[in-house]
Amino acid sequence: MKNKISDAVVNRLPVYRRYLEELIDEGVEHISSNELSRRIGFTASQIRQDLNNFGGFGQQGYGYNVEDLYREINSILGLDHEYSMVIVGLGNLGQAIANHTRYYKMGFPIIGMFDINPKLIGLKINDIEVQDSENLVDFLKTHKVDIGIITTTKEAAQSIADKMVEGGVKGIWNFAPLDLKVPKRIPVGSVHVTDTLNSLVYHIVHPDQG
Amino acid sequence: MKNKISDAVVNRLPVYRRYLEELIDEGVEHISSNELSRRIGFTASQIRQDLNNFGGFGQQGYGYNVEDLYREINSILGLDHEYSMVIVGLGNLGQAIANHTRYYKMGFPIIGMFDINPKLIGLKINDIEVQDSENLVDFLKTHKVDIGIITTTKEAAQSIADKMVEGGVKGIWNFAPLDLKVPKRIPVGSVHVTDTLNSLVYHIVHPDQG
DNA sequence: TAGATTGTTAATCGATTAACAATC
DNA sequence: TAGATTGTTAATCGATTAACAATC
Repeated sequence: MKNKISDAVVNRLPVYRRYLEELIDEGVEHISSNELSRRIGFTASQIRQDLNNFGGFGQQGYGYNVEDLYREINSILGLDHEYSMVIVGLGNLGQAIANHTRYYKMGFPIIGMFDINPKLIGLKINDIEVQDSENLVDFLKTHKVDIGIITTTKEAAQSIADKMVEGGVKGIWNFAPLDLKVPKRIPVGSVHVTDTLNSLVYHIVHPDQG
Repeated sequence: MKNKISDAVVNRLPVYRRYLEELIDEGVEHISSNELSRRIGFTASQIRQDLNNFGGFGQQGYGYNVEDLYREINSILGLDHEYSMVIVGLGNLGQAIANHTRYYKMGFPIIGMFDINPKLIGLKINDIEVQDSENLVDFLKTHKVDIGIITTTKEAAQSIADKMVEGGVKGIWNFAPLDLKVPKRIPVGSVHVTDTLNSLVYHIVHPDQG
């Protein structure tokens, strides 16, 4: 692999993954960068560049074998492992994620759930009982947890992130509307839902802007 | 305003907005691009460039007036208007969004809710009754709807998007894990939740990559 | 006024696209 | 083999950063 892969490339990998999954469903065996370009909307050149960051997965005159490439991309993305998760904040959004059984099937089991709301503590979601957030650090120290999910309020989020880091999570998946401050070694993936609504509205208000 | 604002800039506007909101809460009256840079993590140069796409909001020797700039950015983002929305798909995620009363307060009322699941049809969420998705086009033709929210399955999403376009929505806020095909005049803001988890895992698996 | 800080031009950096020799 | 298509280098484009004159 090249020394440093840019975020632009990394963020396209899940997109390739989605389209390849679709191609598998359609029973397509192999595909050229040109045909993939037509579907996915990136240039064929970019597709070849992106993939070649990780190795020569194609074959001249033939293109890319769909299943092989799908497997490669899964492996590059680290999706051939399992990642245990905990979720803190079981309001509407937290419960939606906690109920989303697809994550379990994808190899992302949620093994701990935490909230400060006494009405939620004790509630069982997907067989896991919601605990008091006070127990978070203890739980992290006695269980191997790879990813911490934050679906708390903006106000609570930073302190939960601190606890997750202290507890040794390897990454944080953040849904609270702020930018968390964590040590550089801990990657954070943030889903700024409201930001995307704001950008969408910008494009509605400024239609000339394309 | 400059002729064409790049998406990179547009996507930073909601970030400026969030930080300015924070500054207002803290009672900060004015701020230099340098100090804002320290907080937000963009370079001071980039901040000045970004803002100057839309006008000279600062004052030499003083910086930017926080409240004025906040108001300007809201106006640029089009957040000084109201946008009516409908939501299609009231599973876990759809219900989480529909229950999120903050959107109502922000000027984004959800005025129609639709699903195909008979168990959900008739359910009331925030005083709105979930209707059969069959009624979607009719509803759109008899109500002014600015934004369509799609929280259906991947399989249903494209056909719902088509109906929304036919019904005259001005933009689509998509949470289904696919790239919708719509006429170029209709902006789509997609929240690819699972893609962000995949990218996060990439960074966990490749820690040298920064 | 002197100091601070913007607005804006120029320089740099990085990402995307084009081109084509290599090769299946 | 001939045709197709990759892998990869070079060219272009656009975004970010640096620099500094303008100005409050």
